[in-house]
Amino acid sequence: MYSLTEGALDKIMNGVEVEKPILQILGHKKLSSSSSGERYRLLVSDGKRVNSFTMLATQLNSMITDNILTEFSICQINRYAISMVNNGGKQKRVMVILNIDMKVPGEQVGQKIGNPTNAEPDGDSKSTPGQSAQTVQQGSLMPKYNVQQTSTSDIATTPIVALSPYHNRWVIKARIVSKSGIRTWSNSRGEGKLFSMDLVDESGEIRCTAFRDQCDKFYDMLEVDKVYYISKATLKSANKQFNNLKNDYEMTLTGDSEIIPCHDAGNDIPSLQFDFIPISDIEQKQANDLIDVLAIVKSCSDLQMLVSRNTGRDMKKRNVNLVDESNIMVCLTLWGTQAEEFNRSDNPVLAIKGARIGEFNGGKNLSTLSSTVIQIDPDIPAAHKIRGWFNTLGHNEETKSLSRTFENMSESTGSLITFAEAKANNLGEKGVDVYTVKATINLLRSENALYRSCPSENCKKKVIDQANGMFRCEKCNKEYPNFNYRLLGNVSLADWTDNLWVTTFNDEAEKILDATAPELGELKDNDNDVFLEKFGSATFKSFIFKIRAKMETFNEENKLRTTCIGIIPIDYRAYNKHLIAKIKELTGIDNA
DNA sequence: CCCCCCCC
Repeated sequence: MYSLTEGALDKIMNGVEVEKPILQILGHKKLSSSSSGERYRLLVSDGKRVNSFTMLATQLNSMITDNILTEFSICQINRYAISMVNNGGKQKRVMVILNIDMKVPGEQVGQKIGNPTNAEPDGDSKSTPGQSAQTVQQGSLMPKYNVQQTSTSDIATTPIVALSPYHNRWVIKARIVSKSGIRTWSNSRGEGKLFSMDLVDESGEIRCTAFRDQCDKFYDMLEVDKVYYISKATLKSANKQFNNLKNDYEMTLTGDSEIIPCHDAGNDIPSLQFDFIPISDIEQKQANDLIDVLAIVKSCSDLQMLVSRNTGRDMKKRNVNLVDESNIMVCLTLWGTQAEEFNRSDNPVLAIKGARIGEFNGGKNLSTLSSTVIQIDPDIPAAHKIRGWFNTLGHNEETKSLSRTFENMSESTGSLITFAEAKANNLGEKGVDVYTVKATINLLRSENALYRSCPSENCKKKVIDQANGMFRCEKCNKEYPNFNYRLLGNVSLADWTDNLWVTTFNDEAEKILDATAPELGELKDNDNDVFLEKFGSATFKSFIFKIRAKMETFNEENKLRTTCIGIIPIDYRAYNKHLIAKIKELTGIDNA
C-alpha cells in the first residue's frame, strides 16, 4: 500500500516544491464557466489536509472522463505547476497537475485515508510556518511562479496553462504545431501584415500572433514542429469567435519578445493535441463549430475549379469522404493548394484539427480553414486502430453520409423532385436549397444575355462604356481599354407540374445555350446594352437541372432567386407528346 | 493591430 505524503499540500500551497507527492483524490468538479473547453477541479488530500485549489491540465481530462481518477484513488503527482489566480481580490495559488500516475484505484481503497482538514493555502500569516514566509513575501511584491525545472535545461519555464495578462515575467518552452502564412490587412484603422502560430506544451496550448515588424523579424526563423523558448510577449483575452484553442488568452509578440530555439527538446513537449470526436457526433453540432476528427479517407473527388459567385475569384476544391468507427461518413472540402496536392486513392488516415462544420441542403459537412491542421497517416495508436477497423470491417460496410452533396444527390435514386414539390416545400426560403429536376427549357430571355464584363481575371462585373474608348468597372474601380463578352442565361424551365424562371451564368449559360439554341442571333449594340437579337427557339429536349434556390433581397424586396448550377442532358425522346402538350397548356408558351 | 477562410 502507498502512504500519502503528509504535509505535502501545505508546502506546495506555500510555494515549497515537493518531489512527486502521493495524494488521494476525494472528488472532482467540472468547471462550466470556462470558455476554453472543459476543465476539471480536483479535491485532493495528503491525509492531513484537503485542497480544492487543484486543477487538472486539460490534456489529462480523459483521466476523469474515462473514470481513472475516481474517488479515493491514490495517485503520484509527477509534475505540477503553481499558477496564481485572483480569488475575490486575493492572490491565490492553484496547483495545476501536469503529469499524474494512478497508483491504487479508488474501488480498491474504498475510503478516505486519515481525517484531513481544510487547508489554508493562501499564505495567511497565522498558517504560514517559518520556511515559507520568505516565498510568500516575495510573491506579494512581485508575482512569481514556482515551477519545477524542465529536465533537460537550465531555464525555468512556465507552463502555458499558467500564463495570464497579470504576469509578464515568464518563459515558456513550446512547440509550434501550426504556422499561418503572412497575411496583409487594410482597414479604417490602418494596414499591416501578420502571421500567427499555435503553440503547445504539456500543460496546454495558445495562439501567438506577430504583427508588422515582428512579422518580418520572426517569420523565417520559426519552424513548425520545432521547440522554442519564448518570453516577453503580451497576453490578452482570446476572441473565441476566431480562436478555438483551449486557452482563455492569446499571445502577441512585441519588440521586446525573445524567441530562442531549443535544440535539446526531448519528448517532454508534445506535438499536437487533438480532441477527436466521432463523426456520428457531428450531426448534433452547430454550423461553424470547429472540431477534430480522426478518420479514414473512403473516397476522394477530382479537383474541381469554380468561380465564387460572391467574390468572382477562381477557386480550387476537392471533396473527401471521411469515415470512422462510428461508421458514419462526412464530406470534407479541401481548398486551394491543399486540394490540389491531396490526390489519394489509398485510404489514408487523417488526423484533423480545427475543421469547420458547415450546413448544406439539410446535411452537415466539414471544410478546412487556414488554421486547420491535417496530419496524414499519423503514427499514433488511435490511427493504427482505425486503420485496423477499416482494413478488416470498415471497407465493406455500407455507410450513411451526413453530407448532402451533388455527387450523392444524383447518385441516389428518387432524388429528382418536381417544381410543384419544390414550391410546396418552400425550397430556398430558409437558406440555400439545392435540388435536381427533370425539365425542359421552354423559353430563353434574350435581354442582357450577352454583356460586356470586366476584363480582369477575377471579376465578372458589367463595365460602363466611358465613350472615350475606355470601359469602367465599378467593382475594381478601374478603367480598361477592353472588355470580355459574357453570357447570362435567363431561362424558363418547365416540367409536368409547374415552371420556374432560372438564371444561369457563364459555363452553365453556355451549356444551356449550346444545347438549346446553337444558332445564336446577331450581336446588336444599343448604347450600353448588348443583346442577342434572336435566339434559336428552344426545343423540347429534356435535361436534369441542378437548381440552387435562395431567398435574396433585391430592390428592398425578398425574392426567390433560382440559379442553375448544373445541367445533365438526357435523351429527349424520353419526353412524349403528351408531356409537351401539358407544358404548353401550363405555360401558354408554344415554341415547337 | 487580424478576425478573410470561399463552392454548391
